[in-house]
Amino acid sequence: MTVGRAEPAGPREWYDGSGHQALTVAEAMAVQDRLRSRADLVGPGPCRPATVAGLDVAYAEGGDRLAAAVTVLDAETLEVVDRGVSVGRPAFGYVPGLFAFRELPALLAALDRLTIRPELLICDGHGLAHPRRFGLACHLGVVTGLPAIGVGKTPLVGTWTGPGPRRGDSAPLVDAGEVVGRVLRTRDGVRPVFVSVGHRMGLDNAVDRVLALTPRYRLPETTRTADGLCRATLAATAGTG
DNA sequence: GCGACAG
DNA sequence: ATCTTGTCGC
Repeated sequence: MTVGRAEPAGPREWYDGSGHQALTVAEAMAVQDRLRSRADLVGPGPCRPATVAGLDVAYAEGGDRLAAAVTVLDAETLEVVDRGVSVGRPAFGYVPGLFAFRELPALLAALDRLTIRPELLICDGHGLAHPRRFGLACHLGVVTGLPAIGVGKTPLVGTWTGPGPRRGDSAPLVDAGEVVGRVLRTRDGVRPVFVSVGHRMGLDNAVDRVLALTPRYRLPETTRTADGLCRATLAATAGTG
């Protein structure tokens, strides 16, 4: 049963990312409100991590099957030094603001496949820049205990002005009067990305880490390699599961 | 009340 | 997220 904008009050047979317990939308929101206090939004976090992990999920056409991937890169050379994947089903309907409940189980399974423990997680989605200040990056960080950064391709909450047109230019992302992230230009003349803190990280450091991961493309190398891996995994497992 | 809404 | 048709550029 798929639930999206067209069916916001949807069925109750969803389940949570930590166990296998059915959760309603209201209950999932309550989980976020409860876990929020456990996120470290100050850091400052590692300024010179040895390894950085990217996480991403790809969906089959019907949206009934997914593949999650984690790639671990040498932070210096940006070479992939470890990988982990998992295939399965979305654990929750698509509800903006409740993303973690959809992708977290598969991402955690992929993380379990790693042979090394990365020093930083780069998540495909927001962290603090979330309606209840607890996006996927915060959830992943709190659950794993690892420093985490959220890098979104489009905004979920907040407003901003600018940023300038050059790589490195940025502007505060403000929601309800508070700075929840930064709109960052990672390439000259290319639309910006939305950086926010997930866990055990400060915003300034998060921006620096993202710039270090975007020497050539708009999106971090971590995200790009994880995207390639989950897509390849989805294709390789087509007709399975 | 209505629209908007990470992936 | 995924699909879709074409276009521009290295």
